[in-house]
Amino acid sequence: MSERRRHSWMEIRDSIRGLILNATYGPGDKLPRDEELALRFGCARSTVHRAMRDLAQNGIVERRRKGGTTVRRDPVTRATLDIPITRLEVEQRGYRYRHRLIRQSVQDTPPAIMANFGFSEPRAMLRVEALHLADNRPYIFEDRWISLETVPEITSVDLTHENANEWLVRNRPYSKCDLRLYARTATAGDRDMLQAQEGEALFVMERTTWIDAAPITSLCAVAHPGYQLFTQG
Amino acid sequence: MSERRRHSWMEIRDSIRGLILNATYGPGDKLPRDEELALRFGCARSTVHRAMRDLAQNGIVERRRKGGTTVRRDPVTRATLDIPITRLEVEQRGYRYRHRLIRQSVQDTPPAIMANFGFSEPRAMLRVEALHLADNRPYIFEDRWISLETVPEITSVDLTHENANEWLVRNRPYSKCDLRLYARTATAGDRDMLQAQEGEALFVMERTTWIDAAPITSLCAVAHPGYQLFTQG
DNA sequence: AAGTGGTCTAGACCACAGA
DNA sequence: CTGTGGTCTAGACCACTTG
Repeated sequence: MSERRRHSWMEIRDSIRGLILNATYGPGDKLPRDEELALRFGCARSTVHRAMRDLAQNGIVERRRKGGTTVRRDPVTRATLDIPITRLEVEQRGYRYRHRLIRQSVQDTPPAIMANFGFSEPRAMLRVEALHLADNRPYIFEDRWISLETVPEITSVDLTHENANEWLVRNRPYSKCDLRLYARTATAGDRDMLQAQEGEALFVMERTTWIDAAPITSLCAVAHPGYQLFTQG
Repeated sequence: MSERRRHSWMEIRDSIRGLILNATYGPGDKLPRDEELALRFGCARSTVHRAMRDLAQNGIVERRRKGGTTVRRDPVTRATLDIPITRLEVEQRGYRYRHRLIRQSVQDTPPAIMANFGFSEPRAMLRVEALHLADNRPYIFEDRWISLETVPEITSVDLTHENANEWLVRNRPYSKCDLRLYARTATAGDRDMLQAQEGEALFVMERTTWIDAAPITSLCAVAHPGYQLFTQG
């Protein structure tokens, strides 16, 4: 007897989540130590740990050394967005991709970009304005700033052929990425660039990346009217 | 001698990423087996596994049993969005939160909602239209459909006091969440509901959740003009 | 059928943050 | 200082998937 079932970390996770859902442990409550739970569930501590890591990652609990594990007071809906390289996004929709370099120059960062990076002083960066096209129709316009200190090689890349988006993604990993999404009304400039009617609603994605503490790039990408951003199941 | 350093999974991860970045392994290439890498790095296989799991989670590599580990051909920018309970979002910005139930009724799902859930036939669901306010000014308007089969208790909740958003997040976990974000031009209806000027750009979030295969809720949330969605650290 | 990643265990030590 | 989560190891077995 004493048939010892083997517990999977997902079962353990669901059990713990069950305890939270049936209000055994409410928001802000402290859960038992991993070791204690391992004893109760009859599994190894590392299995409880695996389960807890998942719960923490999904915003259900918070863990701190010495502080233990607590049920989050403020539940969140957590979603992972995959933002592909624009060329692939266009091609996957069955369109022919093209890319046009609009402008490229070294300039001092304006306040908005300084704020994105957390600079207190302007710095010289490479500014690249480019348009992505799908079947020759504007798809996304991007206004990008690239750090010359972190990415010096960028000056020797021909950005008329290889676009900055792709070059950076393929050649520069990032360890931190800030994202900001909002809607903006189309201006006269958008009308020309994106073939948007003035006053139309445009979807804007601002993205800033670092490798460790070193700034890589900050960009503002404005999509064509009707653009949608999805999560992929 | 033969001082055996102890390798952390992050070091291993960075080493493997380094191999990918310096083009030792290019897009689509197959990496050595975990066991082989463990030997090379002089660590346990589980440490390599931990590193690989991180790389896979960040979209750098893809892993398949028997198929091994390959470098992703199409790198992505992966970002995690935390969408908090609206009340907390409002309160964190220092405003007073209020909530107004606009309408509540049982209706058959329209085609758009059927598509979100993947239904082929309409079903009767609870439709709840509600407005979230910050300092008495419209913040987010939500039009929500709730499954009566998966969440029968919802009919006995007084949604004038407790809002559906919060009740569901607190009482119904979800295992799958689809998200769609886009921009929309304000209509005459929005002008009244959100105090938006007609033609202004509005940010829209559509969210559909399931617990396992069972539908929970699908909603369309339209934010007040100027709303932004961020990633957090 | 066999190869490869995924998981589980038991135990040890580490590192961070409260008291 | 001490308690708690985080990591690492070595080894075993499982489960998926491809040939």
